[in-house]
Parts: sequence; structure tokens; C-alpha cells
Amino acid sequence: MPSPRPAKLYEQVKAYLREGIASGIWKVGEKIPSEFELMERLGASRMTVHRALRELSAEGVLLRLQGAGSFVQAPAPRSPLLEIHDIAEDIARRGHAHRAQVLALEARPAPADIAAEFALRPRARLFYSEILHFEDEIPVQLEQRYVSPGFAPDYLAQDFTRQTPNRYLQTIAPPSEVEHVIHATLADASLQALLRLGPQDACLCLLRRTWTPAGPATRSLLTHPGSRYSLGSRYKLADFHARPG
Amino acid sequence: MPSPRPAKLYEQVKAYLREGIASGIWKVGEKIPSEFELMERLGASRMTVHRALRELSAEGVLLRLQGAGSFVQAPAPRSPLLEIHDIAEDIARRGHAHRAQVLALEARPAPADIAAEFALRPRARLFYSEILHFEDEIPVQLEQRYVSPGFAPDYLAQDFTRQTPNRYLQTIAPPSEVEHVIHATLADASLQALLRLGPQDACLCLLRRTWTPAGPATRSLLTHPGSRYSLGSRYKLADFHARPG
DNA sequence: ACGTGCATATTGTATATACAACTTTTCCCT
DNA sequence: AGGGAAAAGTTGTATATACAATATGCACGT
Repeated sequence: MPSPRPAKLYEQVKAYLREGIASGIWKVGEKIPSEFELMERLGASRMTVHRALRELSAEGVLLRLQGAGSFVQAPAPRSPLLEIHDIAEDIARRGHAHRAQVLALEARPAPADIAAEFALRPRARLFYSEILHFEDEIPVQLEQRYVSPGFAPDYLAQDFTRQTPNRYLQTIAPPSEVEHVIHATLADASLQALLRLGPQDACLCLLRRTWTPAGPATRSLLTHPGSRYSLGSRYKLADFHARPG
Repeated sequence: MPSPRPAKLYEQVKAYLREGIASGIWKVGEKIPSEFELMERLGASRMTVHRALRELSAEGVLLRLQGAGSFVQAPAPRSPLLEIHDIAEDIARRGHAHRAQVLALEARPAPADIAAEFALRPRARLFYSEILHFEDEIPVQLEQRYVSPGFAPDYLAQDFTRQTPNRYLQTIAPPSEVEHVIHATLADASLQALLRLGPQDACLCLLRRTWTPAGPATRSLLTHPGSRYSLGSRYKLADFHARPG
């Protein structure tokens, strides 16, 4: 049994501050102890405390003002990266447990409008999967997905409780084009039951369609409980560093 | 005439390396000079060089392997989920008529949570505008926006029936960073009246925050009738993800 | 020929010190 | 009381040093 190697000191300082903020000792907008105070309290050097505070500042947890002090920042909303990661990774990144329940996995005749999207004749068969995703046993997404059989011939043989369709399809071939459309609706009866919503709860619906050079690949409708989930992204626009000498 | 103040040394080291990578002196996957080598070449201490390299590593520019060296990373592909689009342009693109009704335009004390987002003291004043946007005389967006006075000092003097705040702010300075968060709610009484919604209608809310290098610039909450409006984007994924062997 | 082990190179962490830059508070003079 | 200067407090940057952790290559012995 290995003795627990002491974690990096600056990580300990960061953890100490994170916990204090999470537990409400220091609230948003309030000032946390100074570097000197933390230095004496935690028994680390000022440079170590300084590094911890600088990293927390870079992460958006703290706002540091030279000459004034360090203040707790409003938590940045968690931003699941819409275009790349799948929900299992998002949940894992938040440190929660993900579970997938496969409600349907079959080839079914496509509705006329969807068949048209895939450039197929009406009633042509498409692969269809319906999966309910849980975050710590709370339902957070209903995933209804049509997949072109020509794109993923082995789709129906997968175990999607172990690997999300998103991730499996990435291994087949990454899409060359992606479309996102987001809208909001009120939950109908079946959605209320699946997502454990009340009759007055709104849903956030994300329609994601992907294409490969060969044609339409997938069409997935991701429905989230509007009150418990949000979608977001944050990115830098200008990475140019044109500095005149 | 003030002599140009020398930039921070670790920033100079970072710039030196960025330029070398950009100009092709060091290519993706190649090893850059060691901390010791850079230390002698640039005349900075090892700790200063070390800080520059550590930050470049955190930014994804370099990959550092203890005992081996520092290697140039492949640039991360950036594909914005939602480009900054202007609702007046969207409506015009659909061939419809846009009209804006200014419901409020004033300096007001910011609520505590919003003041914290802007790194201001509670009760500090922010510019605030509330504008209702119509598409062919049907309300499609309620825009509630806080603007940092330091970022746009003349904000309150604008006529936002002629030019949307979004467009005006773009002329001031484009943001360096953008965050989008989307969620869905049920319309409350005031929203029902403004957007002409029924008590059972869902709303699609887009919170958009922007930053400049100087700090937080704007915070706008855009509320759409979920039944009449959707957000979307479609883009090509030009870059494929190449991993170093 | 082959692997073992050691020396070396490189990055990671921690500390002490010094001074600079900036903010807030205190206090003194008018 | 008011204004302003001084002092104190806090964060930012830069350096020197020491040791730890990890990877690589070389020399040596079998």
C-alpha cells in the first residue's frame, strides 16, 4: 500500500482556496486573505502562494488587483464545447458520473421529411438510436439520432452504454461539415416522463446534422431540460500578436 | 516624449518563441532550445524563461516533457459555434423588415452579481439598454444589455432605432473574447406581454458576454420566443486533427 | 551483441530576496 | 473640516539557488 505522496504544494493552496470558495467562506466579490496571510496560514512561501493565486486568476476563479487584493470572481458558466466533445466527456469533466440508457437501436423507415434530408426516397430505412443520458442519475439529455447506413454500416452492433454514438461515429470518420440549430419548446407528455420534468418546464433542443464529402451522415436531436442544463462556448477571437518592434 | 517602457521580460520571451514558431524556425513537433539555452541567448534568468515556457504550455503552444524538452504543438483548430451576428442583418437577409423599440437607455447601478462580472464594486454604474426587436412587426427578440462605460463612453448618446447596439459596439472595438450560454425557460408575465406569448410558451435565452484585453466589455441577454425563433450555425471543418506520433 | 547502470541533460517544484507598481489608509498641516 | 503627503498594505516581476523527477545517451561488463 503506497503511502500517499504529498501533492504539489501549489496545488494544495489552490485546493484550499477552491474549497473555501465552494463552502461559502469567501463569497463572490469578497476579498480573500492576502499572499502574506496565506503564506503564514498554510506554511508555504510567498512565491508558491503567488503561483497558486496567479493560476486561479488565469482560470477565472479570482480577480487580482495590484495594490488592492484578490477577489472571488463569479463562476464562469460551464461550457460544454458543442462542436467537439460528447456529453459523456462533458459530464466526466465536471467530475460527475455518466450513464446511458439505450431506449431504441434499430433500422426504421425514415419519416418523409428526414428521408428528404438524407436524399433518400420516402420510407427508405435509416439507422435510428434513442438514448437517455444521466448525470449522477439525473436525466440531462435525450438523444434521438438518425444515421446513414452507408456511412456507418456497423452502427446497430455497437454497445452505446459503453461508448456514445458521438464518439463511435468520430472513429468512423470525422464530418466535413456540421450544422447546429437550437430552439426551445415546452416538454410534451413523453418528454416530461423521460426527463422528469413538470408540465411547465421548458426544453432546450439542439439539432445537429453532419455531412461527409460523400453526403449526409447523421442527424441528431438532443433535448435537454432547460432548467437544469445550458449550452455554451467561450473562445478567443484574436490570437494575433502583431507587435511592432 | 516618454521612452517606450520595456515590456515584461517573460512576455518578451513568449513573443520571441511565438515569432520563431510563426516564422518557421521551429516547426510542429520539433524541439525548441532548452531553458538553459534560452536563458543565455536572451539574457533572462531560468525562472523567467521557465515561466514563459510554462504559460505557452498552458496555452497549448508547446508540449513540455520533463527530462526530454519542449516541443511545438499543432495549433488547436478553432471553429466558433456562433459567430457574432446582428439581428437586423439576419432579418434583412430573410427579406423581412426590422424595427427596434428602445425601452430603456440609461446608466443604472448594477446588481451585485453583474457588478462582480464586470469586476466593479457593488452599486457601481453601468450603461444599460433594453431594446425590443420586431421582424415584420412581430416581436422576435428582447435585448437586455449592460455595457462597461469605460469601453463605450458615448453609448447613451446613440440612436439604437437606427443602428443596433451590436453593430455600434463593433465599430468601437471588436472583442477579443466571447462567451455564449444558451438556456430555455418559460416566459414570465412581463415577457409574455412584450413578446406576445401565451402562458405555455417557452423562451430561448442567449447570454452573450464579451471581453477586450482591457477587461469585460458587454453582457447581453437576448430572449427569443422559442416557438418563433431558433439559433443556428453551419460551418465546414477544414482542419483535421493530426496527432504527433 | 546486448543489456545494465551511470552520467548528463532537461524540466518541475519550492524557497528567499529584492524591488517595482499600485491601492488604501493614516495622519498631519492648513 | 479638507486636502494632501506620507505610510502601510498588496500584488507584479525578476533573480539566484537547491533539489526532485524524468528522459536520453554512453560506457562498460558479461
